[in-house]
Amino acid sequence: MAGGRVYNGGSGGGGSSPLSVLFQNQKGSCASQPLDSLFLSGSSPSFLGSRSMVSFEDARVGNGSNRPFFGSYDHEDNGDDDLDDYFHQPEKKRRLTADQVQFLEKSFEVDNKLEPERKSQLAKDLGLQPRQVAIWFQNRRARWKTKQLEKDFDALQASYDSLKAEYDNLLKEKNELKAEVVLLTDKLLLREKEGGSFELSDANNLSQEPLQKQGSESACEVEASKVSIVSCKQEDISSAKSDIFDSDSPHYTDGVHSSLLEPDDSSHAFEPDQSDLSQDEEDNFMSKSLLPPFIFPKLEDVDYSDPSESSCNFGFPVEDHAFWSWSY
DNA sequence: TTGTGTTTTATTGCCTCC
DNA sequence: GGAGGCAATAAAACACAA
Repeated sequence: MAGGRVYNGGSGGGGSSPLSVLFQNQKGSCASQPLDSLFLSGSSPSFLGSRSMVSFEDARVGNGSNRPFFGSYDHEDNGDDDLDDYFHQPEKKRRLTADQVQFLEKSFEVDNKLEPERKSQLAKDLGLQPRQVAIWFQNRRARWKTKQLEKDFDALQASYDSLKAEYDNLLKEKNELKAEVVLLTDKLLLREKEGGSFELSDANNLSQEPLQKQGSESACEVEASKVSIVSCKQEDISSAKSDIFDSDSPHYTDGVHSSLLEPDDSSHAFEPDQSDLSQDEEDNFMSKSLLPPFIFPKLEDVDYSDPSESSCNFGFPVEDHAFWSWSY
């Protein structure tokens, strides 16, 4: 016996029926069905007693020579000698019979906690020591917890996989859009060189005056236009934005916006950014870029929760799509 | 039959609650 | 301080392939 711990070996509970004890804490109203059938399958539980180490003597006394006491745990040859040897062998672990386990399982389903009265009654009904019943419940709770942890793990794994796939898709989309930006910017610069520069003040006239019609200007004038664009203040952007969105032509405001193609650190939750643009390349690109910052919000600024705003919209209302239909 | 991995029963020590 | 729960672990019982 364990040192220090005194186990309740008493038989407990007097005349209450097994079911009344079993279901004293029952929450459902119809849960007695399985146990009823279990009990009613015979005049008395055929698994009374056990070969468990602790209850061995008790069971022998309590059941006399009642062979069914051994349940399904049969010896091939149960001669008297064997039986005698069996009873005199040193105490060993005995597995509970299938019926005993089934009964305990049903009881566990009703309530996985064991009150003293219920424990005593179960022990009495099963021919086990109350301690054995307590141990069985203890181990059963441990198994249940393990199973529960496995379930939780599987659920979390599935959730992770889903989020990972979503993240990968967004990353791919982001890179595709980056490539598109590069392409469009190249076209823009080419067009700028061909068609000359313009300043923000010209933007309002852009729709009426296509760039092609602007006369060719020197390269130095092109650079000058960039400077004027860069120096454009943020308040100009907001006012220009409304104008721009009324126009189907591209407009330039604060062309240098580091957030445009900057790798988003917050998007590294799963793995490093696989962007093919290095930071230097991107900075270089951005220094040349004349694109307004509100066109390219950071990825984390885009609210994907709204189905009406796909990542392709960059968080802009759908009605602003016309802005993207640049024609060259 | 035997070696090995898994499951089940039981012990031990620590912790919490009343 | 005792009772009981839990985690860790031991050890017997069991399953199964070679």
